[in-house]
Order: sequence, then C-alpha cells, then structure tokens
Amino acid sequence: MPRPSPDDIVAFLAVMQTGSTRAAADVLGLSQPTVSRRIDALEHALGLTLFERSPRGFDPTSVARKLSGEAAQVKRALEMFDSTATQIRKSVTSKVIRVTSTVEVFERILSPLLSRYGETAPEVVFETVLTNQPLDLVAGEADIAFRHGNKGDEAELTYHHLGDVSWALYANQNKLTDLPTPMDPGELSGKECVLFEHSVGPQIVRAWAEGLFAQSKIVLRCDTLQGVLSAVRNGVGFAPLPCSVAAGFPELIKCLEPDNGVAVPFWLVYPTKGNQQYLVDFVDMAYKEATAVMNALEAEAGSQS
Amino acid sequence: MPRPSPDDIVAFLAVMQTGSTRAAADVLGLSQPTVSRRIDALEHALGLTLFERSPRGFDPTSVARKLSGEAAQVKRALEMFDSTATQIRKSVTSKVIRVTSTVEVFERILSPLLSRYGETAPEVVFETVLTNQPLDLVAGEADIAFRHGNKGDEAELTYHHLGDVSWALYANQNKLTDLPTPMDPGELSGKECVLFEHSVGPQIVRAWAEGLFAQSKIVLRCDTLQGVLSAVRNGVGFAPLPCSVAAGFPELIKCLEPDNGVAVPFWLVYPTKGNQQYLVDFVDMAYKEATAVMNALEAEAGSQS
DNA sequence: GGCATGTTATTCAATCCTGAAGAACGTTCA
DNA sequence: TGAACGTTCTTCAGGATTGAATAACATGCC
Repeated sequence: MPRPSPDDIVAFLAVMQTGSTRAAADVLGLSQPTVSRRIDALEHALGLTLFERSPRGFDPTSVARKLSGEAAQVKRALEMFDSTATQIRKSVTSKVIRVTSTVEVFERILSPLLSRYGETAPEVVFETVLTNQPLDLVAGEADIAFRHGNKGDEAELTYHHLGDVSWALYANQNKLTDLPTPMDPGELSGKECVLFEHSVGPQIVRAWAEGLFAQSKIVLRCDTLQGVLSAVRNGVGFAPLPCSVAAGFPELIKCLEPDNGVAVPFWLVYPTKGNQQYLVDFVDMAYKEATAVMNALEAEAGSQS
Repeated sequence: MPRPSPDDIVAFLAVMQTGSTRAAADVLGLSQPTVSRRIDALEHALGLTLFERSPRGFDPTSVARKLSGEAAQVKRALEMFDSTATQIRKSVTSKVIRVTSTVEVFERILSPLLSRYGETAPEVVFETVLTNQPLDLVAGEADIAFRHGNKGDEAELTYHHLGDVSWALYANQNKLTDLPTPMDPGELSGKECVLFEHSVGPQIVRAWAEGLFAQSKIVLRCDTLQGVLSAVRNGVGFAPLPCSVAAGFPELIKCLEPDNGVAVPFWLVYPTKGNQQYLVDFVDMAYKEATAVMNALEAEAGSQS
C-alpha cells in the first residue's frame, strides 16, 4: 500500500473545486494529462474511487466529498507555511516564548500567569498554539508545553509532574431525567452519547469511552473539548469530561467512573538544554503556579463526588 | 518567487527531526542526495537559510525552528488525510450532518439546537468542525456553516443573514487602573495589547486592531478567540472582542469603539441544491433559532454600552 | 600522527515524469 | 441526423529527477 503523495492531494483538491482535470490543470499550472495521472495515482494509493469520469468532467463521489475537508487542511497548512515564511523574511526577532496547551489549560493556568510574568520581564512576547495535539518541542515547534498523558522517555525533554486529571462520564441532570448515579454501564445502551473526534482527549479516555458507548447511539462527534462540554451542558447526551472542568457546572452530574479511576498525568514539558534565562525563569514560575492551581482544582472536584 | 513544493516541506521536517540528510533519507525512503537537493530547493524558494551545513550534519537555524511548527502542521494534515481515508475504506455511512462554526457560535447557538433537533430526527449524527477558518462548502467540507464577514457571491451557496456582530476594544477594569472610557486611540501607545494570530477573527477587525496597536506593546499573540478572551479577563492587556461575548463578563469594560462601528455580518450558509430533506429541516430550524439568539445577544450587549 | 567513522557534495547513467499533439468519446444544439 | 464543442485518454520525445558510487571533508579515538 503506497502512500499518497502530497502533490496528489493538492491536485485532488483542485479537481474537486474546478470539476475537471482540464480546469484544475490551468489553476495548478500543470498539463491536463499530469493532473489526470495524479488522480489515478491517488485513487490507486488509497484503494478508493474518488471521481466518476465523464465527458463533462470529473464528478466527485461521496468518498471524495468526505475527504475534501482533510485535503483542504493540507492546502491550508501549506499556505500557512508560506505565509509565516514571508513573515519571517521581513521581521525582526525579539524574545519570544511560544507556549502550547489545550484551551482549558490556557484559561485556568496559563492566562493568569502571563500578566504577572509580564511585570517582571516586560520585553517578552508570548505566542500561543492552543491545540489538543502534542507538538514536537525538540524540533522547536514550541518552547513550553502543558501535556496530558503518559510521560515520554526522550532525554532531550524535561518533564515536571503537575498533578493528575481524573475523568468521568457526565450528563445534564436537569435535561436528562431518571439518572441513577452511579449508573450501570449496561444502562447506556441506546442512550444518546457524544464522542470525540481525532485526537481530542487522552488516548486512554477515548478508549474507555468507545468501549462504554459500543451499544449507545452516537449523536454527535465533536472535534474540540469545549464542544463536548457545551453539548453535554445543553443536554445533548452523555460524554466523558475532566472532573475538574465539570465541577464548575452544577447542572452536570457524574454518572459513571472508570473502574479503577482514570487519572491522566499532567506535565509541564520543555527542552532540557539550550534555553535562554528568561525561559528558565518562566518555566520556574509556571511550575509553581500550575501545581497550586492543580491541587486546588482536583480538591474541589474531589469534594463534589 | 517559486513556491515550495509539499515534498520539500516534509523533507525539511524529516531533516529537522533527524538532524542530518542521511538519517532523513532513511526515514523518508529516499536517497541522501535527493534530500539534500530538496532542502536546497526549499531554501532557494523561500529565500531563507534553513540549516548550517557541517560534517556533523544539518544544524537548524532559528528560522528553521520557527518554521518547524508550520511544517509539522503540514505533516499532520497529510496523516489526517490518510487516516480518514482508511477509516472510510471500512465504514458504513449513515445520515450525517457536518456543521462548522467557531467555538463561540457552537456554545451559544448550535449546541442548544442539537438536543432539540435530535428529538425530531433521532437517526441523524452530527459532526463538528470548530475552526475560525472558512471551509469550502461547495467542495463538501461541511454541510452547513455559520460564517462571519462579507457575503460571498457564489451562486452555489445560499446565505441567510442572521444579524450583525459588533466588536470593540476591551480591558479588565479591575486589573488595569486609570481606564478612561472612551479613551483616545493615542493613549494606547506603549500599553500592553493582545493580538490575533493567523485567521482568528474577521479580516476587518484584525486590520482595525493592527492599526490601533501600531505604537503599542504586543504582549501576546493568540491563535484562538477563547485565548484572547481569557487573557483579557486576566488583565494581560487590551484586545478587541465581540461585544456580545464581552457582555457576559462584568469585569470587562469597553474602552474604544471603531469609528463608524464595526458590525460584522453573520450568516448561515449552505449549498443551494442537492440537499437531503433532513438537512433542509435542520437548516430551517437553525435559522429560526439563530436569529432569535442573535437578537437577544446583541440587545443585551447594546444595553450595556 | 593515522585511521575509522560519520557527514555533505559531486558525478553520471537510468529512470521517471512531464507536456504537446492528437485520438476517442459523449453531450449539446441546430 | 450531423457538426461543433468540451472533456478524458493515449502516445511519444524531451527533460527533469532520482539514486549508486565516489570524492571531499571534519571529527573523534587509539
């Protein structure tokens, strides 16, 4: 199974948008036979039929329509690369700290830190990359990461343990009636549930949820944790949430806990060496602050159960 | 200025992670000279020096480190494409509505809708793509979009006007003292400010903010609106926010409004034809609900100024 | 110093890919 | 029906890209 080439994917997208290999060729600055061959190669590589050939052009199949979103992401990522490259070409560099975390961590931990740190080191500019996916710190994608899950074993990275995040199954007790707590996993059969898409949430939680929801009715697949939270609060169905997050909303009730409790470790991660002093200072401050916040949050969440 | 080829970028990332063209070649399944040539091509295309060549390997420059994040996004997008392709290869299809909006819109408008719609059409599964970037509905990246900004003129898309979103400059009045309201734009000189990164927020708002902050001190560049909100609430500095969002937080005070007021139109968008009945039903319901919510939100925000 | 080991840079023939031209095909319109 | 049009597919020569082999170079170890 050969892997699809990136060029094939941008060709795919162009054909998708123009409707014919001829028009796509003009857009891409290639010849029509080349584009046609690219599509052939992609279909062969994927083992899927993407277009119905006709003398009127290439008609996208439903498979192609489903893939077009991902293809567009590829194109966007390529444009983003270009864009920041030109941005670099005419920019002066200063002291920048690029920090990555989830949105939730930024709201609860990082955001209060920034203004305080700014007072001690006013010349530093922060950049955020708020995503659920782990970035490669060794490659310099970010300077500091707040990361959920198991500790990696890279020698180049230093991990500081900030605490553990426990997850459980929640629902809105006002909108969904007859909620026995704790409920039996079997009772979830046929119930409305919300699942994660892609890499939202730690792997262990996703696995737990998928097992739990095997007989349930998936109403919504959500690509951000905020989306899941919002849906559960509005009574869309059941979904796993971090206890510390759910504790902030009294209408949410803990229905079910993982057998032995799922406590996902939470880390502050940064490259072991080669760091500027201002970064070391920030790591120091962030570590102290974050552990304090984590203790408070987990204590609060624990007292509710 | 020739554009960098996608293959060059994945080669760049591999060299970045392995530290040499030789090792990268093994990872990529290519030969060492090829990888070396790819890097040359990329550097030439970008007009930037990415590596210091030495007999110990390729040493990334600071420019390369800044670009590695974007390069990784490209690789992730490619993997995502692969992943959903294999997922499609062994999946059954059902009635799916893929909806895209910002996180804020999902929380306020969409999320309450889902549970209600689920009662009338229980067989439908929803999927969310919660992003700030506009997806291509014609290409099928999503079925329905909530979109901020100017109406497009594509014949294939139907736009329903849901209302207008007004933006203004906000700050935390408890943490930042001496806030004259309304303040003079000149008073922003040297003050701490928060900017958007990439395509967060409508273009017109970004342009307004960048002009306003020309003399200010940029403390933070944020890649999500939630991040900006969270930072402003914690007193990091000034930033533009939608009035309807800021109205929910009493500690935020409106410091400055755009000259003639920036009211960004807000649309419900969907492909004009070829839609299933269950989608038409949902669009209908969503339109009614959304206009009602929008009216309420803007009225509330307006009464506060 | 001398040698082994790792790297990048160079060379050149074989290969793959590209694009121009034209064939084949279905659609549309008179 | 027949001709014009737009599309995809086929062919083939020219050109670009690739990789094996090799040179050139720095480093570390004995």
